[in-house]
Amino acid sequence: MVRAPCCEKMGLKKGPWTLEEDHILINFIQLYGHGNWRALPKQAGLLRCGKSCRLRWTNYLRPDIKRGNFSGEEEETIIKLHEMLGNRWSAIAARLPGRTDNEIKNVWHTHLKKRIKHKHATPEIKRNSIDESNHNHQIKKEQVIPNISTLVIRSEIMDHTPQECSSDISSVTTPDSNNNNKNSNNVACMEEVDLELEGNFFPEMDENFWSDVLSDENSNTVSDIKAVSVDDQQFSFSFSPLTTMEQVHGCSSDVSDNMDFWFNIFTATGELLDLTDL
DNA sequence: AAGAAGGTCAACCGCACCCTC
DNA sequence: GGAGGGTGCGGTTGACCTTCT
Repeated sequence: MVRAPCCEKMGLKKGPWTLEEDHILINFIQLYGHGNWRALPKQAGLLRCGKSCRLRWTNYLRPDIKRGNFSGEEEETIIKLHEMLGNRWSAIAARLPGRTDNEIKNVWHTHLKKRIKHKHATPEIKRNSIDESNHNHQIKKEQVIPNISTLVIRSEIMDHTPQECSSDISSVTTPDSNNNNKNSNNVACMEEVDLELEGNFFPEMDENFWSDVLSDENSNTVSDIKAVSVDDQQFSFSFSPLTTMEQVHGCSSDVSDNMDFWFNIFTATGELLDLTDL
């Protein structure tokens, strides 16, 4: 079935909103709320479709909208969040109070994308050179994870031996490696992985944050978060299903992807990690 | 001064997801 | 289980503005 376009109905106005229409919409929502967008324009006496009303309200008329130019801090936040979340504008907007997904999307396409492109073309950025070379498999724990004291990966079933999984990440230890070896010949059968980090560097994150970041379908990092817990000293999560060990931490055999994974995690702490200083 | 080119941003479109019946 | 409605999301458009030539 193909649904008819919502504005196909004759007589519905399109295009820029007038001041009068804005006032009608604001007054109506202040009085009655916006329980049903589809019914709202008729009830309010607007010749607009519900979608148009919702967009106008959420993007411009809401009282908590912050107008004006983006600050440098906001722009940096967008860049970092975009690196983590991709084009998930609504998720990015959720972390920028007063800004809308549409506004952020526009800023990205008109300013930030170009800035990033220009920045990445600059040779002195170490992260880029690492990503591009993809040969440095000797990244040290202190370089990628400055404050981490212990990183433990436990896996119940895996399709690689723990030695294989950790061999390219010098910071990973696998205390249960003996137990895991029993399934080392079982291809693509990993059911669950627990990843536990110890350290005092997750001060501002909650469960929702990790769900958003780690369940990103486009990241190829992890999928289907099963459990997340965060406290002052420790962060842990588990997820499944996974077909290969590589997906656990963004290609254990690929240093550049590991960099991306850790970069994503540490840029989320509120104290944005500048990899150029590593 | 005028036209072209590029930039900006509000708004629309279509798809996907969720919920209800 | 699936049809249909409501809503949210991301991509795209196009009108307007600014800068360039």
